[in-house]
Amino acid sequence: MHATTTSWSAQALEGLQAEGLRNGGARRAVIEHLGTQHCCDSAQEIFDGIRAGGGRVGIASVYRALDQLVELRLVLRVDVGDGITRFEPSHASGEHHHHHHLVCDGCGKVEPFTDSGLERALERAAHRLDYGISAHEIVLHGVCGACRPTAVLSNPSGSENQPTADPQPLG
Amino acid sequence: MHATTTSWSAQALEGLQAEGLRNGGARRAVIEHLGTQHCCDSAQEIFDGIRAGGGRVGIASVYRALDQLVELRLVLRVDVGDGITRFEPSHASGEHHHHHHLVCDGCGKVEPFTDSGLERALERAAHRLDYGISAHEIVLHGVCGACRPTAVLSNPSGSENQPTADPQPLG
DNA sequence: GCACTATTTGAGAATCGGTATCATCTGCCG
DNA sequence: CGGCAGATGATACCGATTCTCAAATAGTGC
Repeated sequence: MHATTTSWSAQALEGLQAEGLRNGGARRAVIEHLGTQHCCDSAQEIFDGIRAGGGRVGIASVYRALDQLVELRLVLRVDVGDGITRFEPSHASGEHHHHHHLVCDGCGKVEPFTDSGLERALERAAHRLDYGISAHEIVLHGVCGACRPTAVLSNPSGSENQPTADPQPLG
Repeated sequence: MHATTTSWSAQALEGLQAEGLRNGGARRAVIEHLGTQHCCDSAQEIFDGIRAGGGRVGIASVYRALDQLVELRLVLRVDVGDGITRFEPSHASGEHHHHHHLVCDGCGKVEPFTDSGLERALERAAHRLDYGISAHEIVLHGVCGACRPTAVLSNPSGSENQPTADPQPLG
């Protein structure tokens, strides 16, 4: 069921070839790294990951490759508001991998989640606006299970804090 | 009339006093500036705005004030993914000023929008997740009316990713 | 009103993510 | 194999944000 990662890398490499781009080492390394990711990664993380695996790439090449991949819609740019841009494979041919992000304000962890109702509402909203909507991004901020117990309890209006200690797998 | 802006500033100043913070000029200037805003402003814009009005503040004080206001939930941090953090008054006592953002990928303009259906879906989603959701942010990317006609039509391979292919002139 | 002290402030240095530059290297074509 | 356009990596650079620290100031007690 999960041969999808391999398939994304292959698809991405194909996409690059279709663009007449050469098969250089840095770009390939970036794609290979992204292919193993479940959610999103910062450029620095990708850079470190490649280096850790023995690859010898420059940070500039990582950014370049990511830019191109975003341009070709093979990669999605994700910004959760911590000042670091993240990237994740965009399984472009279908929407079945589409998801949004949950950010823990305690530890900064980013997790994916999906919600079809939200997706529908989003599409309806996009229709309603006279704007050529091409992309959307939803970021929920909260406190993850691990950070909950020790989290600051400053919740004056106090209506939304579900004390559930078990971490939700969320796909 | 629109006494709401005044009220936010007053509320913010009150909140600071309640925290035992002093009433310094820089912080007050930031609050006063924010009180006149409709949508979100970058720290630099706030800084420039204050200076343009004759205020003599340091950029560091602007950032400091914003941090504190965010901490006290009097100001919302908004990040639309262009690498610049924006801030806007958080009319905390009610949700009636709550809105999200529309970003033009052509010119970078940021506009607010609201959608109650979206809001409902969001709330339902928040309930579904075992996460202490405390905030959410939705950013729609698109092309504004002004940028539409001259927009680049670079969609080389697959053009099946457009939910709405028909260009809608912005009203 | 005045002195006192902790907070606040502003200028500039430092940091950090991201971009631009440029000489070198390398797929890929013939 | 030779050549060249595209690709790469080190590094300089830039702009946003944070840090540092001495000077200014708000609030307090007298």
